[in-house]
Amino acid sequence: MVRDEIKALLKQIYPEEIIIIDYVPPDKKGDYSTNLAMRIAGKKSISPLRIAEEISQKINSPIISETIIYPPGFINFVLNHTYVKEKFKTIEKCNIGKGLRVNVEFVSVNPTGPINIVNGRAAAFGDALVRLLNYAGYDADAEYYINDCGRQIDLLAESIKQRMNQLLGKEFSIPEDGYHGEYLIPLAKKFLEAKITEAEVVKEQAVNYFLQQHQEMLENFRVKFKNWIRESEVRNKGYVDRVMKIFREKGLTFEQDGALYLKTTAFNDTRDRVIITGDGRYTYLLPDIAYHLYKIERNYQFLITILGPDHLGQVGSLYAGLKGLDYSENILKIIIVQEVKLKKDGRYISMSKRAGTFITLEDLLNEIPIDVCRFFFLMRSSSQHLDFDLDLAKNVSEENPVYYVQYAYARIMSIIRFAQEKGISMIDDVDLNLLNEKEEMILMKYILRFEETIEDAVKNFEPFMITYYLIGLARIFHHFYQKHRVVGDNEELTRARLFLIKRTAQTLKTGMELLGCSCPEKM
RNA sequence: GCGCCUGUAGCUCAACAGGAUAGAGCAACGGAUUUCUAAUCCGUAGGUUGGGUGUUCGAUUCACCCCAGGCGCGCCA
Repeated sequence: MVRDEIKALLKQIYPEEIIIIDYVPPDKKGDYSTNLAMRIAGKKSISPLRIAEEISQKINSPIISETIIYPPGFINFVLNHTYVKEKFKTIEKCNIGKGLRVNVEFVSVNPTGPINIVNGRAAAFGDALVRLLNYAGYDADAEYYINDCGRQIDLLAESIKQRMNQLLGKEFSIPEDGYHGEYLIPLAKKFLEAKITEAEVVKEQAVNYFLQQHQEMLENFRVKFKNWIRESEVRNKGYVDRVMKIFREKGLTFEQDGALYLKTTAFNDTRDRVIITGDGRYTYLLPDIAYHLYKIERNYQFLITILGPDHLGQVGSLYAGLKGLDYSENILKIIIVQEVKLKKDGRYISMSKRAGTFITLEDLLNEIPIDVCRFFFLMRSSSQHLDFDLDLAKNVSEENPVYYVQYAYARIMSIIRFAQEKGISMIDDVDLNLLNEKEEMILMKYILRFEETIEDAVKNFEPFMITYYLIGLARIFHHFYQKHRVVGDNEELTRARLFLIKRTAQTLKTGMELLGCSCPEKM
């Protein structure tokens, strides 16, 4: 990649220094720049401009045609056009993953109700992250965890039972911390018809019912999971007991008020946590820690766990638990995907699952196309609270950037069709030296940045960087299109430009695929 | 009360390990099409980056203190 080559160039001259390469703002001359001179100047208290002068004289490389010094000490590099064209002809892929096995767990909605919008955001985010990691050379698997044990499942079964009573015209009362949503009524009806009443069977069937619903929903949303892991599986394989034993032997547990605590404060948690309740059942924590151990023992070298904002309290204790098992906290990255505030008719809609007032992912997808939905979700950093304006998303055909990107692709496809109708053969062996217009150079150089953007997005765990890149690429293409005609009288030039826009289209499409968005051939 | 996230143009958001005159889209106003898709392009206007102090050659970015909003702080998950 271009950026790496420039970095290597400077590293050769200054092996001790950390080299930072940035892009040059559009109004300045140059393509890449470094602040190296200012960094050195800061240490030695010499004028940065003088050091910049010194550095720029030491640089002698065929890839750079000019270096320019800007006050207070930036050194900008102008890429050699011949070099850009050579690079452009071959596709160079970012491979920072080197086959590292990564487990990305996300969504993991409890099988007690529908998938809501925050889960939907996490789904789009996690899925894009997995695609991104695999593109960048990692061996990443998407994993979904099914909490099919524990108290919430008991509450679910009880809530369904009460709904069955209701349907039978009997008295009923749903437990206060049970599930009050009306979505349980059709399920209760189903059970009545099938004459299912036994609690264990209700539990099992209800879990399967929601699980299947989630699987279908996620598939519709183009989110793929490789692994579906049940909590019961983790328990049955003895992981929970094993972790328990380790913690006991290491003296990390203590009893208090009849409950068993884990000393997570020994590993920087804010307080110690209950792992076994007074009535002898596990809280979520121990199975969760055991589950993470189970991931590691399935030979994953790095774990990414994506959680919703309501699970913030778990972060510290989960890291603490892994440290308690003598794993470095570097093996796990917990990403909190922040909440989605849904706006309709200018007002925010509040969502509560227990109360049964929430908008599901399904509701959302009934209103807006998947492409728009995914792009919208992925346009923000995961740490940002997301404002989702339904009215805007619905009538956005003109103001939604996803169409802007898709339109650029469709436009290119149209040109290619036009060229084919004219009988112009598409070949890859073109003479790029014919491309010397400013807009052509900008386009080529921007496309070369794609792999660098991938690298940045992966390192930051932030697919949103891709969305901005794609909007930028679409813009640059539209500019080019406005100024220059692709299919013209000069056949050689036409071929060269066709090659250029074909690469543009490929890049757009690859990027959109990473986000799970489509690129229609026509619009 | 403690912890986490957030505060940038009228609105939604960028600014890539502290960098250059803080950028886009939408909304507003004015323009561009005899030729490959006008879902496009060009231009105008819009800012004390919530407020303050500090560190620095340089702060939207880092530290501290306020102000405002959201979320989390359970023997629920």
